[in-house]
Amino acid sequence: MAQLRREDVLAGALDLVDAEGLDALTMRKLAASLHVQAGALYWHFDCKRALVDAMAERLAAGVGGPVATGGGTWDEQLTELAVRLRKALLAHRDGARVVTETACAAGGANTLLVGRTSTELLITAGFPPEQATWLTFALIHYVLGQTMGEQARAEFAARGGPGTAQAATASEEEGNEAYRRLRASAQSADPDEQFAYALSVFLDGIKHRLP
Amino acid sequence: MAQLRREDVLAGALDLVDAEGLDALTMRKLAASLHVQAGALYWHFDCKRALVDAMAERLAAGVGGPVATGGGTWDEQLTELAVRLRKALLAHRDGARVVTETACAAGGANTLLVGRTSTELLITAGFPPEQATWLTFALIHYVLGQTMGEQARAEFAARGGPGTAQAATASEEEGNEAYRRLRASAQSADPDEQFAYALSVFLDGIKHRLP
DNA sequence: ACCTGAACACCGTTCAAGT
DNA sequence: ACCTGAACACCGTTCAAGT
Repeated sequence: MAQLRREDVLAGALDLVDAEGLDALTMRKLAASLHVQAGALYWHFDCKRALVDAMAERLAAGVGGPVATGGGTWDEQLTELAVRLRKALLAHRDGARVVTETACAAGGANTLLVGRTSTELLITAGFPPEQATWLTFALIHYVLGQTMGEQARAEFAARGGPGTAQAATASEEEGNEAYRRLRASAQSADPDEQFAYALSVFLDGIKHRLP
Repeated sequence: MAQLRREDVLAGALDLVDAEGLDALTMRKLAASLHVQAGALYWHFDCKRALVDAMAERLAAGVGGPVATGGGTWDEQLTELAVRLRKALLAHRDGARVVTETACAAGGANTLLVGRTSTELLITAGFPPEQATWLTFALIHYVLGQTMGEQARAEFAARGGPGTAQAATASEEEGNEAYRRLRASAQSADPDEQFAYALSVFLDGIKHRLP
């Protein structure tokens, strides 16, 4: 076995998360999968957090790149950007959680680039810089939240989590049960369709607000 | 010291999170703060996850309640609902994380009620049930994401996290640095204003999509 | 019914010492 | 430069035994 490169650690971490989920990502398990002792990983990464940050950067690679392939309008390009981000998050198990944990506070070059590209599109469209960044944040947070919820449901289904707190009073529970069914049926629909719909609604709002 | 009630454990957990953040919430620390052994907590809660679920339920209490206080229009009521949710999340440190970890997959009676109320408002407004639930999800995910980002930044500032992955090439870093400044200045503005703006834009989109 | 004491099977991280 | 071995200071969870 050749010497371990930082690159190999990153790839091993992604593989482990894909195979067992983010909660199973452990420095010790990762080390074992790379046939190395746990301490060895700290030569390549300062701490676990730095490793997860690097994973987020890897996931976001390319997403913020140029969008003007077909010379579409700015709102088509913004839609394309959101769809690319979502696709990137879905490419790996728990991908949205990986990016959210890191991007909300710090954010590396690739995750920053996504926000930057969106903001530039909105400024070009005519928004003041401040509003452009606000709408960018809203858009990215929506994509992250929606996709995280989707993946969380997948994890929940895969494992079968513990019960849901406790029961409420009978009357409340009755109405909520009806809503639960409605929600479940709505979610059995194509998640991509759901995402595309809400995204287009938000973009409609942005278009109508254009100064 | 009287006997420990489930209620006391919940209150102690909320206090601990407020004082030290969600990452510091540990069954052992919580037990110590209640002057009890760690194992004792498992009499009141099946596992840590169940405790956090109960915390989320507590945070969401009342948010989904009736909104028609002033007889406003449906979109005013929906705005009020979103504002109430946000306020509830901000009432406790890491509140958005607490609710997100639990609500994305399972969801207790109170968290369900928020979605139910929103969906009913949109159905009353004229949306088909399926679209009403989709827009509800989008709205809630936006509120959760935006607030979580805000609180994550607060945590980051309070502690000073580890560095941001690694440097990119000089040209990339230059443009991103400019964006980073823009973003920072936009975020130094009032978060409530930022939230209200993006929320009204999304609601504009919803109004224009009304069948 | 409610809690203690003590254990089990893990964690992330550090660091001398090896090669 | 890169890794091992072994430790340190923690975790969540379980469970006999006490009261």
